[in-house]
Amino acid sequence: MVHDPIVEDGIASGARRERRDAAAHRQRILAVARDLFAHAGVAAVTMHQIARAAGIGQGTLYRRYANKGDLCRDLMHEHHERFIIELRAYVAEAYSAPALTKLTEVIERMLHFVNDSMALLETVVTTAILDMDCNEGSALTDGPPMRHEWFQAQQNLLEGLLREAVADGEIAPLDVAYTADLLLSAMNPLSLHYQQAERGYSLERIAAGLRHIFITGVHGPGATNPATAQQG
Amino acid sequence: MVHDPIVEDGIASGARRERRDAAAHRQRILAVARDLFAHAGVAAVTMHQIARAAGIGQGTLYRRYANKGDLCRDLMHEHHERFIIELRAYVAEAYSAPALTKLTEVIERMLHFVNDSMALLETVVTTAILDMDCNEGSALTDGPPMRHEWFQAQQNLLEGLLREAVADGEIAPLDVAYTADLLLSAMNPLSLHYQQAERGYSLERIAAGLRHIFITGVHGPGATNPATAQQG
DNA sequence: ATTATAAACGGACAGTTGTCCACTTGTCAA
DNA sequence: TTGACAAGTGGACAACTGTCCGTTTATAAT
Repeated sequence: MVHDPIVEDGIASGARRERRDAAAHRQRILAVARDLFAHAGVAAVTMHQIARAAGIGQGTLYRRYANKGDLCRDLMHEHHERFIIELRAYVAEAYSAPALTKLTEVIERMLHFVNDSMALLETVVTTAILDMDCNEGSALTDGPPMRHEWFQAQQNLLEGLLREAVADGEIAPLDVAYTADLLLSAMNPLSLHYQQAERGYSLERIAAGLRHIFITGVHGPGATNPATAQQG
Repeated sequence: MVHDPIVEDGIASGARRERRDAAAHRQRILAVARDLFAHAGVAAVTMHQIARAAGIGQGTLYRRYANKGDLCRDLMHEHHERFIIELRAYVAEAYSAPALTKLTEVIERMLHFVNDSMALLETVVTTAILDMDCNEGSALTDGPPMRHEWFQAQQNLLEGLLREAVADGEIAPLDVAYTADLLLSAMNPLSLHYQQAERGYSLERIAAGLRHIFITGVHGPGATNPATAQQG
């Protein structure tokens, strides 16, 4: 959605409402894209194919979606929204559990979420990367949040849990924001794909590895822990 | 280097030697590319431009370099090689220091290395990503090490230090291979760029964050550490 | 020298992405 | 109803990537 002025099939908010035929096109585009993707794989389908299959011009397609990643994002919109809501619900209902327990579960779920929608998410992330080095210099100047709301939501969730863990003394004080970023980059679709496809790690192994570093800690119970005391 | 059959301007190893004019072209290509990159930024320069500026055909350029990332890799070859050698030298000469101390230093240096050659490395990584989703299904079938030797060298270094740290009881036993991967993905040029440009983290902050997670551990000295003991 | 041959060459070409713009059409207000 | 106008439309276009293939040329063997 290159810039949706209307609120999800709702009423116009001052601006003109989305034209009915346009709304129909949007649905057709999504349906057609879903089909093509399922058939040939996300990476193999081109924007031109999608436009032609949907019976519209390329310009029309691009008017709605700036690129394939944008389209994929819309395709996953509901799915992702549901995921985040469930995640928040879990955290809320498990409020009495230790923060680290909740964090473990959240990481596990995020991992599976990414894994389940790998192909679409990879496309989303890839196009985001490609955009990045075009905007190069102007990154800081032209707008606050380039990071998409999706990741922001996940970031917030992780930050909240980390903060809670620190406040409750479950872990030592740390840079909550950066650590959340670190977690997200570890669960990045591209990293995950690479680790599974090229390095042969199972999802369980990855989950265990993350758990060990971010939850258990490198100094597990029983380690001698001479760290930071440097002896020449 | 799409597949260099000869040994770095040395003698032919059974196969024919690289033709002299070809060798000259290679130098010219590298020089021209370096210039153009310095002038306009790596991302903005096209392969066509490079070919034209070097006075050769596009086919000739592509014969030597499969893509821009490949070219960038060659451009950084010596630099990177020197870096790895220095790193190995450091580790060797500090052999009596605790493994975690060495790991800290190595991480710090890798971070700076990536940071110093960001633009080129980003291109290398980006093209690697793009290749990835073309080869899709055949990832596991067609060859053992898609990961480039560069990363393999870094991976080995990190694995060695982690193994040493475990053996010496500095940290609890862990999945050494995956943890090294995790570290590398945290120091990935793209992640690093994003974290600096979009999130505004300084390199020092990133280094500190990594140190805290991977060296100090989430349970720093003084943390109560009730972890893993879940109290529903 | 001559010749065979594989390497190297370079430009045309096909496939993609994303932009542009002249044209059409739905929507709202009068 | 009508008319104005913004939203929507679609296809041509430009730019880039990477491949293909007929031609040239350096090298080594004769």
